[in-house]
Amino acid sequence: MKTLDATFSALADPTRRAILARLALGETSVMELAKPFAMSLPAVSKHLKVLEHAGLIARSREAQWRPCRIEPRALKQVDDWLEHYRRFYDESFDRLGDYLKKLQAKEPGKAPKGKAPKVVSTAHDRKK
Amino acid sequence: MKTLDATFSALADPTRRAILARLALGETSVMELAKPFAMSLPAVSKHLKVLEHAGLIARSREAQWRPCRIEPRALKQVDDWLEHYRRFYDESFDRLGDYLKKLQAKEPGKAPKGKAPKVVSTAHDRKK
DNA sequence: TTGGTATTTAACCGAGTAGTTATTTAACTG
DNA sequence: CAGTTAAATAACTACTCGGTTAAATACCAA
Repeated sequence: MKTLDATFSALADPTRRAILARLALGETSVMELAKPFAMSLPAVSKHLKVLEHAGLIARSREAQWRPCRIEPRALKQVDDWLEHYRRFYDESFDRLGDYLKKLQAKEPGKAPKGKAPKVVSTAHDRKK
Repeated sequence: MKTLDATFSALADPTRRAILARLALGETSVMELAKPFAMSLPAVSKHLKVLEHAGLIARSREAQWRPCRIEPRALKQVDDWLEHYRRFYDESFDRLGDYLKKLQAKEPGKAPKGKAPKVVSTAHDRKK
């Protein structure tokens, strides 16, 4: 997918991730975003353009300011991509104990007694 | 963090993501990994080096083959980073209905009756 | 040792990236 | 209007990246 290229590429730069971290606290202007960095304003402006192009932020207009805010779409896409690999690092995957606990939690009184079938994935549990 | 730079940068290339997708099916050789791509073997070898440097894969030795496999560490780091932004795109955040459902699921019979306090984050629920 | 297979390294090229300074656009303000 | 502030664009430079081909390395097998 084309957008994933742009998104991962945008996230590869520490300045841009720092900008996102700041925006997680709330919408703000370019000046404000630039303050923590030892670089020119045009440089920050470029970073913002990269983030915007990747769908990670959106910009509006307010007098001479261009407040930026986080745009969730691209982040969601990254999370969806990660979904396919979660079983490799998430401890709650492929472990019978956790699986049974989850079953019990969701359907009290329905926990299986015998041997459970091999659990391939339980990732979708997260979403609701 | 230095490693996040390398990891996001590595993931920004579609060839490298395709390689990871193949490795999700199981350990395999460089030849095998290179087959689907219309590029030279050295090019694939370079991609593998990038993935290895980013901590996304690990390589072993078996006769003249160098089988590659997924290394979960870096993927986990990406997931941990995403954690801070999940509330922006995950529907199960900041919504009373889902929160109550979760509470009910985890502690049957303990669901609150009155107005619930503002839910700031429920992300940690995922991990167990 | 000679040869075959798998993989990496070296040297190079064209395109893209992250930064700079200087200039320009856009909007408010007196 | 002129002046000020916020931000984007232009033009440039140094460096990185993804690919190439040709050569080198590592291991097995006869």
